[in-house]
Amino acid sequence: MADHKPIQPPTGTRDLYPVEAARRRFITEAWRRASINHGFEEVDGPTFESTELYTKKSGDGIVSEIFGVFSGKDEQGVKALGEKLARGEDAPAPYALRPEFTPTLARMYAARAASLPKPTKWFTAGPFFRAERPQRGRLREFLQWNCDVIGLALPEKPTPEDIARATAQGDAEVIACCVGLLEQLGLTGADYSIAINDRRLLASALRATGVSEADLSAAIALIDQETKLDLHEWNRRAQPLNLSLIRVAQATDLVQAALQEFGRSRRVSEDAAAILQRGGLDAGSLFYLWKQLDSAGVLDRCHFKPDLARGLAYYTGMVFEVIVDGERAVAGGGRYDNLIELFGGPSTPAVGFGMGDVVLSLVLQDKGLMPSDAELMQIAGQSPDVFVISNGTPEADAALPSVLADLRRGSREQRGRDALHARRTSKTTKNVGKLLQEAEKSGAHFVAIVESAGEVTLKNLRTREQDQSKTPIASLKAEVLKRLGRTGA
RNA sequence: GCGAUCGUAGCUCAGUUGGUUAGAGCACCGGGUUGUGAUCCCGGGGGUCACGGGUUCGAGUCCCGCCGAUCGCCCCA
Repeated sequence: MADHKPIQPPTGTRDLYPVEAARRRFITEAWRRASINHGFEEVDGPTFESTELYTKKSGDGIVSEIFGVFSGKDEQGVKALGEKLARGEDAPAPYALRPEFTPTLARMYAARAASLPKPTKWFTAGPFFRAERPQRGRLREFLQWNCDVIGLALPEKPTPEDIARATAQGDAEVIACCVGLLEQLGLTGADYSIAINDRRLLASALRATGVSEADLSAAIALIDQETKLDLHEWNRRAQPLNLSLIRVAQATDLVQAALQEFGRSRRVSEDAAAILQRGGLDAGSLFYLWKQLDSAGVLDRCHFKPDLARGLAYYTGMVFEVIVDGERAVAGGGRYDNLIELFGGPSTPAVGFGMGDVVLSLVLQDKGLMPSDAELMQIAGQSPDVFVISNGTPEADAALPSVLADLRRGSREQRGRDALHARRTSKTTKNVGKLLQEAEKSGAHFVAIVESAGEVTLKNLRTREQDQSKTPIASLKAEVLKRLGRTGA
């Protein structure tokens, strides 16, 4: 304490004390479970990569927020690297903390593409870094969960319909996985909705309403900014592109109506299909997707949002976002069919999404879905199985350490699954009431009161039932394992 | 990079128009009734009032700077 200035954690980072660490684990465990249940395999990569890996992709937004590994606490330094890179200057840092996973994923996939199954389904969850100004739902270090389906399972000579169906299936799989996570955490259709659009549809609607091929991407970017710019400024930019939201909306209204009809009746009338064809709209992929979402049982959580574009330039087809009232998007993703190739792999279609822990935590807290502290410690596996206390006699005091050691010991045959989480007090008091209180507070399932060199009394703290008879120390561990239901594991 | 609000104990906060050694509750630690958890009683550790200057006889309080936090803008992989 000689130093007057304590070293504070860097801006936008978090110190996680036990309950907070348990809260984070609750989320990462849910992510793992959801993605594993949906058939994704876990992968991971380095937390820093060659700066070049990110500059290659040319997305200005992300590059300007790259964290140089030596930026430290210096606010000017934090963004200096990203700004240099965005101006096209050389990177002063050869490595960058990863701001997203997709480039790593693409690199990893490309390196083994030939031997990987089609499709390959990978997920990852870990820390990512962006040199942003922290605010609600955004930090500089956060966890992100990514699920991606890379490649399509196709017959030897696929018809366009085969491709459309396989594509929609991949799209639906990632959305279903995302829904699976949300539902497992207790969120329902009353809490969130999945907004879906398709870049191909958007592009065809723009073409149909008079936007030239050259202006397409600018128009899509502008649509994404619709709610961010004031009307006047938006119109000023839209005019030269020949972009009219009203005309786009009129064009997509047909799709809207047809998808709604599908939602109600599970079929599309001939008329609707014909109208779409005549309108020159590329809406077919959405109908395949709707069908797949319906089969996956998640269609009622989804809605068509014709003006959803998402900021990223690299999306080529379906795009989606998980929307919760009053918060930023909980998750977002889409199809990026050109990206793997851009990173040096074979031409491979892919679709995926990312979900951050920061907004998700806020949503769970808002909705009262974050478990209590005690429950979190239990979920995180940090509640003791047994709390061992001495009855205060010298004989019991002497026996206690070996009782503890025995409970904690795990066997090779059981791969340690028979090891128990056993604790004792660090206090000096011999007051049994106080020690029981401490055991209770620790969340322990059982308490074992050492009575002598050979016997203990067992008490279940959850039911508050105490054994009438004593248990020999020699059979204590087996007895506890049995009562925990962990025999024969 | 820009704007707004805010920094008193681990947490939630009191602290009068500037006025003795800066307080409470909770939490934490110890003790009491000599083996069963609430409640209770007693005691304890903790804060150079974020940090640095300035004004003043005197600053937690007023002024400036700085750091940090929160919420927005920009941006969103």
